[in-house]
Amino acid sequence: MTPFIASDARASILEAASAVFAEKGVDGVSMRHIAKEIGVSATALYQHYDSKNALLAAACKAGFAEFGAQLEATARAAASPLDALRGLGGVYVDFALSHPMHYDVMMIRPHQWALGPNPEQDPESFAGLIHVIEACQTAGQLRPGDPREAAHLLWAALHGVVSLAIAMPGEIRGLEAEPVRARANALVEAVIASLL
Amino acid sequence: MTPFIASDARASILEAASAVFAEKGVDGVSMRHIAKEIGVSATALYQHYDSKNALLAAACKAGFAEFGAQLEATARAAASPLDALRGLGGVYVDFALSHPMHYDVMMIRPHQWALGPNPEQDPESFAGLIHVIEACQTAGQLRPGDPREAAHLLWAALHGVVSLAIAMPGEIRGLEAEPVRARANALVEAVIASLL
DNA sequence: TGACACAACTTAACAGTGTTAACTAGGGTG
DNA sequence: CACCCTAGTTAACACTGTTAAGTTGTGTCA
Repeated sequence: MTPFIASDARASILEAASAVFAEKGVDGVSMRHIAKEIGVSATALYQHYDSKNALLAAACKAGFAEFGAQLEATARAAASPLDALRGLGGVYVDFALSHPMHYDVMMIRPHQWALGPNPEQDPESFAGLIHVIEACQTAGQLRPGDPREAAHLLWAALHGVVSLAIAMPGEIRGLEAEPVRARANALVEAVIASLL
Repeated sequence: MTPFIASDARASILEAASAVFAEKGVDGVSMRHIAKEIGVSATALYQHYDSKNALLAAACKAGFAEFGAQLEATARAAASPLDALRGLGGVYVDFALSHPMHYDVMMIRPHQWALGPNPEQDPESFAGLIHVIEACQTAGQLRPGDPREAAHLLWAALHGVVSLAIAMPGEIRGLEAEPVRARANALVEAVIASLL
């Protein structure tokens, strides 16, 4: 039987899945829905992905790849390590606001689908962040100390701002880019100041 | 027919629901499961709660009530407004770590169940935080400025630390109270310093 | 006391979910 | 040609939230 799914089956399934859940949210993704989008029966997807979890894990992985590339490019383009650090914050916020659903799966509730601690999902992004911090320290732009701890503080600050913006209801919420970015900046500067 | 559910039906259902999902996580809560816990058919629950969402919303509300009470008590007992602010941070972390599942429903993904922006879930906790910040400002312990913005920064910082601890898989995660509290402290102090 | 209403609860059912099992069509290779 | 493998199919299972209709006990009022 000629395959209905295009040459690279896994990729086109993943694409359809991403499209569906970027539109309807993570909870709106059902195997049958994705399958219908491609024009195929639901069980066909299991030929290419072991489970819905595996499919979402793949979406995470792809998201992290794009995210990591953006981070790396920004870090590389920065004039100084400290500027790189600030740049990473900006990229973080931009990515989260422009891919809120991916951010949801990747960062807000990954445990719902991960089969347990998954090193592939401990993004190299984190390692990259640590590198930049170490560079700041050796350049004397940040005081010496455990870079992992500093990275955690920065990540937590950014994650807090962004995930409140994405996940919270009511007046507290706000998905408009500008104020979120401003808050993230303020927090990052506060953390940097505490690490000078 | 004599009611199987105790005198205060709503309360005992809520209690059973909280017990189930404190143990199995939010995603492990099913109406049938809760009902079996009480010894009743699943549809009986609908006599007392319109939907599963309504039930979880009630759990949120109860959680916020307890949370708010703890916050208020701590604020009241503090020697100075700034100490109160630090105390709130401690209570926030303690609550989240000792009720991670409630924190999940209340803070990490409330939108999954909220019927839309729900003023009842914009906790007075937030208003309380703003009050404390205003007190700091009028006492000269914090520089003047929009207290809402300051509150948002503090909240985001705490939420970031705590939700990473609760939700993230892998080595980054850590639910042991001590390092989480240390990180939260560090972040709170950094934010306070930026608002001095 | 009898009739009625109401509350609490029941079972049966619907539409939807992820997932498995068994089956079918078609192409590539021995 | 026989074979197997790949990609797809339908049917089914066990679950989910939720609705509809029926049952049963209790309290109230004439």
